[in-house]
Order: sequence, then C-alpha cells, then structure tokens
Amino acid sequence: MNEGELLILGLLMTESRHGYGINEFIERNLSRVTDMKKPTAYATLERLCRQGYVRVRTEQEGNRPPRKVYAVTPSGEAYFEELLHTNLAQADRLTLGGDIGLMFLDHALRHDALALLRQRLDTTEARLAEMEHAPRHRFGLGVDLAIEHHALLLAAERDWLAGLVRRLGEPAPPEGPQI
Amino acid sequence: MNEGELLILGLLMTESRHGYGINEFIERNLSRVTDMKKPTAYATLERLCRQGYVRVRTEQEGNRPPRKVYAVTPSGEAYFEELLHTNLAQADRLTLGGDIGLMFLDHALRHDALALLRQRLDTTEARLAEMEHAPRHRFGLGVDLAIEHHALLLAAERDWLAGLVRRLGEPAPPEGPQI
DNA sequence: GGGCGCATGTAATGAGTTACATGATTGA
DNA sequence: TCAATCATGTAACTCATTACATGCGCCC
Repeated sequence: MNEGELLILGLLMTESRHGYGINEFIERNLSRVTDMKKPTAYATLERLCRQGYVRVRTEQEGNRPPRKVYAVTPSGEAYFEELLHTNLAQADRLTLGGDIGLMFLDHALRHDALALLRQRLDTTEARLAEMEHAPRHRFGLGVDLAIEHHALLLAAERDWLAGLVRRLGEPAPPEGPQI
Repeated sequence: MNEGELLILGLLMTESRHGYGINEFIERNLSRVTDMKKPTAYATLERLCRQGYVRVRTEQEGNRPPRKVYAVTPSGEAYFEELLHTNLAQADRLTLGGDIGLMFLDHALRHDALALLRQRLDTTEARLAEMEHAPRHRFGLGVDLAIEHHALLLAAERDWLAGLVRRLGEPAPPEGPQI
C-alpha cells in the first residue's frame, strides 16, 4: 500500500524537486516500473505536505513560471524508511485481471480464443523486448533491479502463454488441464 | 478493464444467482483468482442492472429473507462476449508495487534489506504452496487454467527472489546488476 | 437467550483517471 | 506567428474498500 508516497518520497530523498520535474522524470526514466500520472504526482506531493513529510518553497529562475520545490523533512525521512521497509517485506498479490477471462475460456469458440490469446502473447513479447533493450540506468542501482525483475516475470508470462496457445492449437490434449 | 463486470456476468452466464450466493461462491471457490469484496459484488450487480445487461426478480423460499435473483439478458450476453474477447486479448501490465521498493534498495542497510526480502520470499513460498495444493475444480475448466497460471508466475517470482537474496547475501557480487 | 447464517445494503473515504484550464517563454 | 516546453493545477467521474446497519430464522 501507498506505493505512490514511497515513490515520490524516494525521489525527493536523493534531491529536492518540483512537481513538473518529478512527473517528467517518472515518464522519461521510470515508465517501465510505474505508470503514475501527473495529477496523481501533484496530489501526492500536496498530501505529503499536509502530513508534514515534505516542505515546500517557491522558486523562480528569471521569468520562468514559478516552481514549488519540495524537500523531505526529518519526519518524512522516518516515514520513507517505514514505507520502504513495509514495501520490501511485502509480497505483491499476483492476482491478474487477465485470469478472469481465462476462467471463462470455454465460453469462447476455440478458434476465437486462440486468436485472442495470440494477441495477448504478441503484446507480452513486445513488452519483454522493450524491457530487455532498456539501457542500464544512470539513476540508482535499484532501478535496474526492478527492470530485471519485471523482465523475468514477463518472460515467464510469455512462456506460459506460448504453451497455452500451443495446447489450445492441438486437437485433443491428452493430459494436463484440459481446455 | 472492467474485470469486475466480466466476473459477475460470467458467473451469471452459467446460472442465475443472487448477490449473497455470488459473493459466497467467489469467497469459497475463486479466492485464488480474484479478491472481489461483497459490497463491490452488490454494486456491480446493480450497475449491470441499470445498464440492462441483467434482469432482477425477487424470490422467496419459505420465510427465508427474500432474494434478488439476477439473470443475464440478451444484450448482457453480447456485452459478456465483448468483455471476454477484450480480456483474452489484453496482456496485463505487470508493474508491481513491490518494484518501487526495489528501486530504493540502496537506501536501506544491506542487512535490513536482506531480512525484509526474506520475509517477502517466505510469503511468496507460502502462497505458492497454497496454490499448488488447490484441489482441481468442480466449476469450469478455466479456473484450473487460471490457477495454473497464477502458480507459474508465483514460482518465477519465488525463484527470482531467492536469487536476489542469494546475491545480496554475498559480499561482493562480481557481475550482473550490482547491489 | 445468544450467536450464527442468510440476505440485503448504505455511508464515508480514498485513490486514481481523463479531460480541461491557464499562462508565460522560446525557437523555427 | 505557431507550436512546443515549462509549470501549475481543478473538476468530474469511476471504482473499490472498510465499517456499519438491519432483521429474520434456526439451533444449542
């Protein structure tokens, strides 16, 4: 829970930043690990501020738009550590929405199901390729770790999907879960 | 998206049911595939009803509390098929909240990180064991498929975590992503 | 009489999304 | 002059969660 706050706070632990900068950094560098959107980032910053975990200060360079620069407070550091520990210790629930469809596979024609699952497989392969071609990271050592993790899970997913498509394509599966 | 509606509609495709029964079925038989809660199930039924995808009829057996039994309408069947096709074709985003913590691994003491990740590993192993001991299913063929899928992903997760813990435990990792 | 099972929900809360709103500067 | 970049957000909406509310019947 509260991965949003962990993310924002973690980024601020390295250096103070403003909302726009944070959002840009996430979009450019962390798109493979999170998909936090702009308004969510702004709202999270505001929330952390209300709770006293970060402090704001308004800055202005030349006649650029003014920036609200956020910095972690001591209580914010403690909170960050707490969130980090909880997050590291917790195993994600791996219940995927895609499994709901699988449950009702027999409601679709086998021919249709095959085509649709092949689409799913294609997407998965594309994502995996993208993940594996990701450059090693300038930011923190841990990002590579997260990407490695993600890639490994995607590979497992691809293998499983490929196996499923193969099984579905065969006329009469002799053993294993029947379809 | 809208896995909730797919789930409820899918259950109703097999036979008409009332809210209480649906919730119970989910808790008892589908806990490994979904974690939909009671109020969500009731609300989803109501929404499907408003949209004309299911029809209600009130039933009463003896002097039990009256039941609102829901049945899929023709337009509901079409909608179900649409949802099913979309769901089968779509690959789930595999961005896990647990990766956020990994990104900031270097903010924790190695000793702490190790202990915490071992906790994560333990949980994962427990879940995997539970998944593998799940009995084969009375309801639909697809449920087994979903469970098989889930178990496979959990196994990949366990292997990766075990590897990570091993790497973290070693004093100076010679290659691969450094920690 | 007390608690569990059956059966319905509501209310409060919170988190996240999309689309929209605003306005200045900079570079082609 | 037009588009992109910088920088802030708000509003409306959806979805889900937790905790609470209600009431009857059945069994011990």
